[in-house]
Amino acid sequence: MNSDKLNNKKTNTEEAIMEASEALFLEKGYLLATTTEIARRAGVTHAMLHYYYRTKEQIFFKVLDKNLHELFQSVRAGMSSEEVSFWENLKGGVMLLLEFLDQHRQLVGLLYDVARHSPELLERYQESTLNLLSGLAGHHKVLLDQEVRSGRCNPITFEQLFWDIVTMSFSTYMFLPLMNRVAKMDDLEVDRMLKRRYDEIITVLHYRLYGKHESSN
Amino acid sequence: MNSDKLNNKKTNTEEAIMEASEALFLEKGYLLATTTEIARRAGVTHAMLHYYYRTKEQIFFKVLDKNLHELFQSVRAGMSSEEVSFWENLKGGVMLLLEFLDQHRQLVGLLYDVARHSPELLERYQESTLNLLSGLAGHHKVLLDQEVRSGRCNPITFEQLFWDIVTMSFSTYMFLPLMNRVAKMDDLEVDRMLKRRYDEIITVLHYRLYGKHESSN
DNA sequence: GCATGAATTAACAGTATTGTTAAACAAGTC
DNA sequence: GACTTGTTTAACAATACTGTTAATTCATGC
Repeated sequence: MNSDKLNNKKTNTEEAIMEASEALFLEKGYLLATTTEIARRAGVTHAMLHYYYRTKEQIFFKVLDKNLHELFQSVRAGMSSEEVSFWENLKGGVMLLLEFLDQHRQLVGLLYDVARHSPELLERYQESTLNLLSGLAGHHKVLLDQEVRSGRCNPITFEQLFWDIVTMSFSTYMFLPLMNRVAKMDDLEVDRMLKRRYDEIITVLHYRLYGKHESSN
Repeated sequence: MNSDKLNNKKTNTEEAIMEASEALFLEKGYLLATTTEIARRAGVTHAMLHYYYRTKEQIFFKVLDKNLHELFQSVRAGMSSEEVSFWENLKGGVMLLLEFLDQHRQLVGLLYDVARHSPELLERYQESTLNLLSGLAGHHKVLLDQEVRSGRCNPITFEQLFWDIVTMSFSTYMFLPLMNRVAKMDDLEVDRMLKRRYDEIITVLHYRLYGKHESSN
């Protein structure tokens, strides 16, 4: 059995590498993040990175596995089967998504980078992603169609509602770096901006579906 | 005066480099596009690239200058002062933007890459961008506020309407590579999808402002 | 033809990248 | 104290990238 000291030493280096990797991948994407800089930030020689994780790709998968697992959990949690109205159900899901994105502000940017520049790295998630999406569709599509056919909400397809949500939610967080760097907003201003977008996204969706503000029931 | 042959030769190489550069920058962004590959695609040695354009940065500026100039033109054209309703005015601007993006499907991705990974390259456009945006705000903000105060449309700030438009429009084209590669849609399916998104974005905006479908005047 | 000047090539410098490896080190076990 | 095991370092290989430069080609004007 390993001694505490040995164990701690190993754990420290290994975890330092993992934390630096996650931070750098989230910042720079896959291709632009270098093992050299990861090692520099973790305070170890770059050979250690290969000793513990073999290749850059392996460590990237560890980072992405963790983050995507959390995202998937969050999306699944949004498919509650509580006995509430369609809107309450949908709103709950969107709010969970927005709260997840708020806690993982750099993740969408990373996913975009990878999908754009190294799509082969996402193949290992394709099956589970398709499963999740078809689960999502199965859960909400029927309910939406009922809501539309019964005349309780305006006509819209599941596909378009899905993209309304995705484009508004995801791209808000993709544009975050621009808020900081280009528009030179400080963190507090960014937070306030995000809160306003959060409310507006919900508001837009309710107007789209029901033609009026949520509060004016 | 240069002979035709000399002129042609020069023009051919120079233009071949420029075309290959634009294509590769649009595909890979600034940092991941290499002068080596630009030269390879243009069918010339990579020294020629430096001979005609000195540095990678210089050629990138040439590409971006051209594209941003076109974008700015398009946005300015969207600020028509025709004597039409606020909605017709706004809708015209959004349609022009969407049509521009449709003709420059990779530009948003490039801008995102640069803003994220090489923001210093955008400094030279900061002043003109701010001018454009303040012109845009000056043009529409007052009209929107009138529309809201008069009760002709639902309450909304210019800022939120702006972001509703930007996030839905831009990110639709940012997600295009995913449609092709991840969702494995062919070009025809992508075109049909874009058309549906085009209509839906206009529809969403009209619901957001007026609480009903555009056609149900 | 030949001199001129632009266009082109091939080779090089300098730097950075990922990954490997042999040797050194540390610490506990027998 | 010698042995074993896991950890760390420094040096190296192989490749790629940006940019420069000296030498060469080439069309053209004289």
